Amino acid sequence: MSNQPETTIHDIAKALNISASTVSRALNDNPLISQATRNKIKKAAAEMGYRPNVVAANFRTKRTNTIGVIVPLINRHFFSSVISGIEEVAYEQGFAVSISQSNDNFEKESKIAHSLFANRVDGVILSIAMETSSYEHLKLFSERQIPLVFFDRIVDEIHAYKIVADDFRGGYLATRHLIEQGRKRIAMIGGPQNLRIYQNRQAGYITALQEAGLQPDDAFILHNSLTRKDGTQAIGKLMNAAIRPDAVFCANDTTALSSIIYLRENNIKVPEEVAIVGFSNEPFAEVVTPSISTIKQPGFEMGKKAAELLIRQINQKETPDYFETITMPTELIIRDSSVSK
Amino acid sequence: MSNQPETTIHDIAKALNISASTVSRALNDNPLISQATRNKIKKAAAEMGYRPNVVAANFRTKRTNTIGVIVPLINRHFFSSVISGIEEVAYEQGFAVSISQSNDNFEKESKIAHSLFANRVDGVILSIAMETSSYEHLKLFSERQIPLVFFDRIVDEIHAYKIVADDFRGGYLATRHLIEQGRKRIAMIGGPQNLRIYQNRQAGYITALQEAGLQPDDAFILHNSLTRKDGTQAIGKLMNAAIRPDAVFCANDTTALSSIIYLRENNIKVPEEVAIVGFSNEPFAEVVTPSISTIKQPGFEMGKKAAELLIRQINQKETPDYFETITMPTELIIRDSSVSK
DNA sequence: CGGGAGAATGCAATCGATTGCATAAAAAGA
DNA sequence: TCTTTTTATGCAATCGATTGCATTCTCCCG
Repeated sequence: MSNQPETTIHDIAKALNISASTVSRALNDNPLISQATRNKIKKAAAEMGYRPNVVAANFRTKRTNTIGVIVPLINRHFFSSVISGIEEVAYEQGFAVSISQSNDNFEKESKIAHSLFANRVDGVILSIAMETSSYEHLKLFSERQIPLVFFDRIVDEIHAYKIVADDFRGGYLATRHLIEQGRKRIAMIGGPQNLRIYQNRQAGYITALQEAGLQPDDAFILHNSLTRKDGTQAIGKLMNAAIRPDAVFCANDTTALSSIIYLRENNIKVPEEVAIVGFSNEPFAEVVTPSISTIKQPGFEMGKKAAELLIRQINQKETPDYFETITMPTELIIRDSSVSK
Repeated sequence: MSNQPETTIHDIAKALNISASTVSRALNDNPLISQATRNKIKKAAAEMGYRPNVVAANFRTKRTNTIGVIVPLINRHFFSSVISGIEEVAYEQGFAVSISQSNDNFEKESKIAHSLFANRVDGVILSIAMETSSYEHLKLFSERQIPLVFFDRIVDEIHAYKIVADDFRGGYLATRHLIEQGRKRIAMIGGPQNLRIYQNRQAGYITALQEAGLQPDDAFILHNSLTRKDGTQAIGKLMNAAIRPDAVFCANDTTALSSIIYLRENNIKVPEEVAIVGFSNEPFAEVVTPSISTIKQPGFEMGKKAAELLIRQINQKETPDYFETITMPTELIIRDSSVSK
């Protein structure tokens, strides 16, 4: 346990008989320092095994070059794509990325927010938890002018850039596709209506129905948290009703999957008797039997965009007075669960 | 942009006409400070909107109460389970968790390691990238006595606690199961042999064969990086050989999936003609048709264990002179891809 | 050769919280 | 009432890097 003290710029300064400020500047490639001195210092630093104490520098400069990311669940394909997009841009620009998951739990989200704030991240990108409906914990950031970018599950009440997929159009495309397949009784398994994304998916669904002259029917619209279990329950309810749907638009792929499994177990043919469309294009959607028609969201691009907007704000160091909400296109992917051969 | 200066303990001290040290101690619930003063200070702190500057404290104390986690890919079910286990324990013990993914890329892993080191995380839990075969970047931590715990993809060369699933037994169980199904020509799609986990899975496979009096055959053992594409290629190669296998043990579920899809497309019946077993129990394994028999690893428990061991080392602040490698049990899950009805 | 511009370097304060040690205040004991 | 303990609080240094300003050194030009 020879806790050898770390080499500091002062040690280097002493060794070379110069001042610490010169060392600091040289290591940061400050042009004020002559090339010769810079080289000499860097060489000495390397030889002495110098490792900059970033914490000290962060403390002094009040910057950490770190972006905090909060997502509900890191193992959802959509979220991990967004994260990859964020990382792509962030690393390029010299920022580290610290990822956390809220597990869709408000308290955890709040704890994470406090922790990121306490650690003085330069900015935060987040998609809020399903449970979240109070935004006190996010005021932390706005109070101290720490830029925030929302994506997917955004918050209307807070002034910030927002990146969303075109959920309305997604819902619309999915439903119109089912209509085009000749379906008349199209049900929907929707998500919590406090989240705008689910409102929008549903609005798209309703618009498509109306456009086709079909009457939206409340008995055909269910809401839950879109887990596997919720999905099973919902499809069960739909299929045990007096009037059965001949198609179901599910607000995520998980419930689409539940539905398919339930229908298979109950010997109801997909898509012949009931057609299914999901949302998100999770990897499993492609590989289950029948493969699931779904809506693809440009996760990677959304992540890149979010990171770009955030970093721009961090660098210009002043709050824009106008924040856009950027909508990125969604796309219908047609697979076997919705098309009778 | 009223960049109001933050409230510091000095502001509180001035306001209450006491010293900053007292404020600091009070806020940390140091029993040296009387209960009355403590209350008074906390009240003032709350009123003044005081937010501790954790960066300053970290700088001073040389602790960050943060654990770094490096995994190859966050959206693999196994890894995200491990992360959840780590988080469970870490949050309970007052540590924040900073997650990063290497994308199985050596350079990125190295960058992340440097970044975590620079930010002075108190400890690191990691599973190395497939590409990684040099461990210079990890010496950073051992040099400065920053505890490290490996899991899953471990490194023999480095002295540290290691948590692994019983890969040998997993490979053994999978293979024995196939033998019990009457298969005689059992092939294996294995992973990079620089990683011990894949060596062990293969060793289990070979042992099971030998135990049953079957001769392992090099033509039946393929190695690759276990991606979707690799899997397709491998199964193609196996099926186009003069002697076809009647079963394939895949070192992960991804290649098991590729195999199933390839076989389906080529009208080869699974499991009747070729039985398949995968590894890891990814969520999709359960839902594809046929569902994939696989080996389940206790990811959540591994994460908890890793975090416990790491935090213990962080707290006792001295390197143990003996590091165990902890092996956690794996379990065979039998599904449709390996059992003819 | 003196003066001055420009380049290179140094000085010293600073960021905010922590902590060993000194001191003051209060309580206990004589 | 005066020591001696015990309990509370304050002083001041410290962590390591950064940075505004001052100073020194070069070099060029008139």
